Amino acid sequence: MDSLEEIFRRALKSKIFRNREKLLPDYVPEALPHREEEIRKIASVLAPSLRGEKPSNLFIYGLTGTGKTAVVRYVLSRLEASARESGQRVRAIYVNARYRDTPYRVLADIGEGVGVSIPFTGLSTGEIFARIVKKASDAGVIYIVVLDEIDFLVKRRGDDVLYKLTRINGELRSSKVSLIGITNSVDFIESLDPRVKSSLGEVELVFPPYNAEQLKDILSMRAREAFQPGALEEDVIPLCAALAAREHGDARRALDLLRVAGELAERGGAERVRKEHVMKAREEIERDRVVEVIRTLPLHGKLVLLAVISTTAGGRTHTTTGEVYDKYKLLTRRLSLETVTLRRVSGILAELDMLGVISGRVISKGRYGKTRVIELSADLSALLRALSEDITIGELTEEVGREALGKRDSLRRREGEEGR
DNA sequence: CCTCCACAGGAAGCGCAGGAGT
DNA sequence: ACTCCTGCGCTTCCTGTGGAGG
Repeated sequence: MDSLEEIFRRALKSKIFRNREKLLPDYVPEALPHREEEIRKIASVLAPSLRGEKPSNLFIYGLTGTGKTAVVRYVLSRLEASARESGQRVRAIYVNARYRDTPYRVLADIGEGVGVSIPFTGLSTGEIFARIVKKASDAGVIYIVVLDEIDFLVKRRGDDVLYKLTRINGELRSSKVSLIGITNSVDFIESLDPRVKSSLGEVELVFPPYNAEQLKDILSMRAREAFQPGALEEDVIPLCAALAAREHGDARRALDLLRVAGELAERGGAERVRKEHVMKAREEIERDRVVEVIRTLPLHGKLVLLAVISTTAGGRTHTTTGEVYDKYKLLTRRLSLETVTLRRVSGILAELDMLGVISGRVISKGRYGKTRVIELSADLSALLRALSEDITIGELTEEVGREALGKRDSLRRREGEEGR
């Protein structure tokens, strides 16, 4: 019987993908190659929860894309399954502090995991805390709270909440809470209040970066599930692995590359994924990132960025804070806007640096002061395109862009002529 | 060796918008 | 209608500092 479903399925059948979702960052695979040891270690730390004992707090450190989150989620889902079987009440609560970077939102998420509904905003953190304690106290559950990218929370709000959380067990009756902190910032642990540090770091675990060989294994394994057999040319996986290995062995980056390369191949109607698709994917990922970062920038952030572009136009590759500020003032005057202070611009530049749009390092020029030397670290045309999306500064961007690109091109031409 | 530049970057606080509770 | 809370973009005021020039 040829049902409609059959027709649709044939129409939907991709030559490239079998199951694209297996390459998405939040997919937790059922095997995590080269992380067997970490898995066993975490499992053994958490195992006491199955007997109703509170597991030690755990602190995990490792660069982005080293599998921290995946490993923790994997172990927790196995743990919860095993607890269900044995009738022990174990509940995992996962919070990512990068996106929930205020004590309020972190507590709100924990509250939700515990089963209290908490409004989007409006309560004091103390109030939420009290509600959580009230709800959880007699539930007789072992809660395992994962605070992923915990540094984002502490960097911006201090370790107050953490301190409270590490002491929550004193206020609970039959329930227990143990914490798993995850971070990719090395100096984070040192910045903590010693009391928090010793409590959170009862057990510590370091995830080393993957090397190119290991990345290849990971990619191959995922590719088997995600792609049609033979859809990848031989050199695709090694290339993705090599590119990602260059970026501190970031497996997430490697998987993104592979997925986007596949999407490009499919969109382009190619039979197989080739090297060129990977290279194009790399550009596209970078461009998307830049556009996204810039879209969410406040107006003066965009203007400061424009000033950086303008002052690095032409043969100059770098500029300084003072120069940028002067240029920024000129630009705001053109638009008859108020200017922000130098302090704020300095802060904006630091943010842009963190976002990877510019890169700067603080140097001292002795008698001539100390400043941040800045250069653009994202692609110029991608930046300009993203900035011109903003209505207020669109025209100005085009003007600066013409200037910057024009100078760059004429410089290239001149170099070309001299070369002859 | 000391000075002093040109900023870095911490701390406190302000006005506003958005949302909740009462 | 009113109060209270938070996040945000920002200001004000501040202390800190690497090293060229005196």
